[in-house]
Amino acid sequence: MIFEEEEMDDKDEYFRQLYALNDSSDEEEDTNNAREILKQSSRPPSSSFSVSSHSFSARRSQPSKTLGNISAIHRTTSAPASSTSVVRETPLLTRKSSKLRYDISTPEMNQTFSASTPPTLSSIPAPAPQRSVSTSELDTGPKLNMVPSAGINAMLSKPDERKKRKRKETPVILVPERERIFAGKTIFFIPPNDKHSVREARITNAMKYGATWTKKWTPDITHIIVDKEYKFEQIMGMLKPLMKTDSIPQNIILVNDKYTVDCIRDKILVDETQSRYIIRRDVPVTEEQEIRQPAEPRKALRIQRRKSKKDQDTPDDHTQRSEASTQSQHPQDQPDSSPGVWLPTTNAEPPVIVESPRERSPMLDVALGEGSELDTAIAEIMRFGDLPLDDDDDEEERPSSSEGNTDPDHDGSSEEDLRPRRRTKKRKKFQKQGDANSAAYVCMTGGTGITDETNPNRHTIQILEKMSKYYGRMSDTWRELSYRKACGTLRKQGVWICTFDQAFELPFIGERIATKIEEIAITGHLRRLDNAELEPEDHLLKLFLGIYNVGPVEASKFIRAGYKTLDDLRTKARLTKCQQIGLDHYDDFATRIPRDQMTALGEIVKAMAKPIDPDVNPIIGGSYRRGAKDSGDIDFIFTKPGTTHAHDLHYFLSSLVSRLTSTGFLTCALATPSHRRDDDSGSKWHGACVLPGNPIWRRIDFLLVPESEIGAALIYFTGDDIFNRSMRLLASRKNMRLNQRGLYKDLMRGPGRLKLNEGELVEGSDEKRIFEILGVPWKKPENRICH
DNA sequence: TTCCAGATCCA
DNA sequence: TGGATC
DNA sequence: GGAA
Ligand SMILES: O=c1ccn([C@H]2C[C@H](O)[C@@H](COP(=O)(O)OP(=O)(O)OP(=O)(O)O)O2)c(=O)[nH]1
Ligand SMILES: [Mg+2]
Repeated sequence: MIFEEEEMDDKDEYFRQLYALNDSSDEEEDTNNAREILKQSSRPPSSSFSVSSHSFSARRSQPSKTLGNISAIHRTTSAPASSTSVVRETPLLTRKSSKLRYDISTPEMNQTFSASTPPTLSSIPAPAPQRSVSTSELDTGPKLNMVPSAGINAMLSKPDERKKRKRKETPVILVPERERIFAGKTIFFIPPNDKHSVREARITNAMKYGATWTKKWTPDITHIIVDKEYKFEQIMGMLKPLMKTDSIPQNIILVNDKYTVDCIRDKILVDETQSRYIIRRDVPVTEEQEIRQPAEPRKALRIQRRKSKKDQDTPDDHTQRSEASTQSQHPQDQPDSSPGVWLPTTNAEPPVIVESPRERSPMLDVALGEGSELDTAIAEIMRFGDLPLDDDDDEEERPSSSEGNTDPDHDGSSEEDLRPRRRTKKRKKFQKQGDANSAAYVCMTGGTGITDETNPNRHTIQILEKMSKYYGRMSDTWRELSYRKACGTLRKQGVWICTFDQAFELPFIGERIATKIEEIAITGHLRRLDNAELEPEDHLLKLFLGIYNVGPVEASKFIRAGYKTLDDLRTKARLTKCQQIGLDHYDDFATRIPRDQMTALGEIVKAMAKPIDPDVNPIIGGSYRRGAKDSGDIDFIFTKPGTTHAHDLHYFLSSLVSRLTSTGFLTCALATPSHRRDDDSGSKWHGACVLPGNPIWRRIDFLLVPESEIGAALIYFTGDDIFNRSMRLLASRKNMRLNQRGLYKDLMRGPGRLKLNEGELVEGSDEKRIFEILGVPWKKPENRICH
């Protein structure tokens, strides 16, 4: 136990250092999916790049998102997200600390579209104070052997007569008591003076809302608010002498200046763990930087590696370029530009050693290959040393890994450390696979809806979910899927997964995600995500993707068109009918439906259905059937004994819809059954409805199901989607096919597993029998929550 | 290395 | 046919 | 990104 803690401390320290010097170097790779799509894109490159044409075994197309050009999204236009009318609330946060002493506060997921304060002026205090003597306490701190300019003394403004007077003239007037969100909070501002007019406003504002402002380092400090131009390293350099410890006590909230702005705007203490409040760590290349170290070897290495990889990627890049150029003749869309956004950061980022330089040096030595006297602790650190790098080198795809990359020994050795573990695991997961199936199918083990608060992995899950959604936004289908699956297995765990090995053993968690889980456990957040969500266009993507019927492709078009707000779309963009409705009810559709309202909606529909045809049986499916506390929409199945075709229920549907519409319950139709000749498939109705007395529009789905297909339909409409896909994949492994109408056998698949044969229907009407035939133990709907 | 569920509806 | 959605 |  003790040992564990020590180890954790090491890792903690390791991560701190890593953060300090590695920081934002994360680069984003082109998305997997995008590449796959591009590769298989049959469209010949418009601009003669013969390279890209070489043999790609024609793949079955995927949820194909032929995203125009990813690089366009990545390219930073540095257009600040302007304020929008949409502001999602940031809920009150509850802060708890784990036994690990790391903050694992777990705020609700939320998006915040906000106008960031645009104080353009930034005054970094002048290096030389007129008077070095200042407050006793500050003075007594251990001297930093850093350039004095970084010292806090330099910042303490000598009270200026005029200013003093001025401040007196404007005494702080407190807001009404119950609005004092900062009541009881003691805030230490950096720089610790109010010389700057913007900061002064910020400070007085905070005080209006109940804050206590301290210029000295006192034990009762609850918040440190840092001007945005200060980097983490600088701050640590300033604070260490004051704190007399190497790290900031975890009960102190360290955030940038956006924090107070948002708090005051939202009249609430916002979740301080959001990435927008994190103090940036890349160190600007300014003169005042101290002891420049020789280029940190690992870093240099990474850059090299990256370059080599990029070279290898060229085919892809070409493809991408040509793809891009087909869309728009912008020559500046060189594929290089996207990595280029990142590389300079890495390059420019000086390998500053902020935390006490003395302690750092051994590590440097080691990194340099000079076996200095390393104690085991450092050795331990080194063991993990390359992991995260390995982690963010990512850059999936094929070519690099295989052959002897130019990568020097360093990298090789580090991977050496990793490999044994991986082998172990692979064997493990492998070995069971003997005949049929393993834990590889979530449908076998089922999922749990430990709808936490109590789940020990709550925080980790939240972050991984964000990762998944981020990749979703990037149209990286498969990573999105992987992270979702990982969340599913994590959710089932009864214990706090905090180490690599622990995580690595679990299904759907591999090397990369295990590493990230450990990072989250230790540091409380993920650099990858912090950086990713910082991309300016990510906010816009998030915003536009929130519109019903707007997906990644449309959203990027909007962005490329230069739209910044929903109002831009309203006035300028060309939208489909559904999108228009989605836009008009952006907030409505984003609002979840509490279970009791679901029930109420259900009653209304059932009551209306009965007089039309008492034999029709309405069933609420979707997340409601899985027992969810709230749902994103309401899903109905209508079935009737004796029916064999969805068509048999059309009369019912049209009657139902027209009646519900005339009562005002249904407010619009978004998609209606298409009775395509010959095929009687047309079976679903999508629209919106309202609960009487409640203005919020709700999404509503109807599915017409003949009795003969009710089993399969129930499985389908009960979900969740991950569960469904798992079942279907399992079926396909058994040469069967599962869809919303039934389970089919003797399916033949051709090259690329193309469906040659419809297969023979085995079962469609009995939900449980379908499970049986597939060899899946029955799962109650509540246990089909796998995401 | 290859695959990752399978289908409906609309423009 | 591609895009979005279930 | 994970499994086979
Ligand atoms: O990609 C998908 C999406 C959904 N479904 C099935 C499972 C799901 O349960 C059902 C209803 O879809 P919906 O989008 O309503 O999901 P939900 O499970 O009901 O969740 P929510 O609470 O968001 O409505 O359709 C799939 O098979 N594949
Ligand atoms: Mg639903």
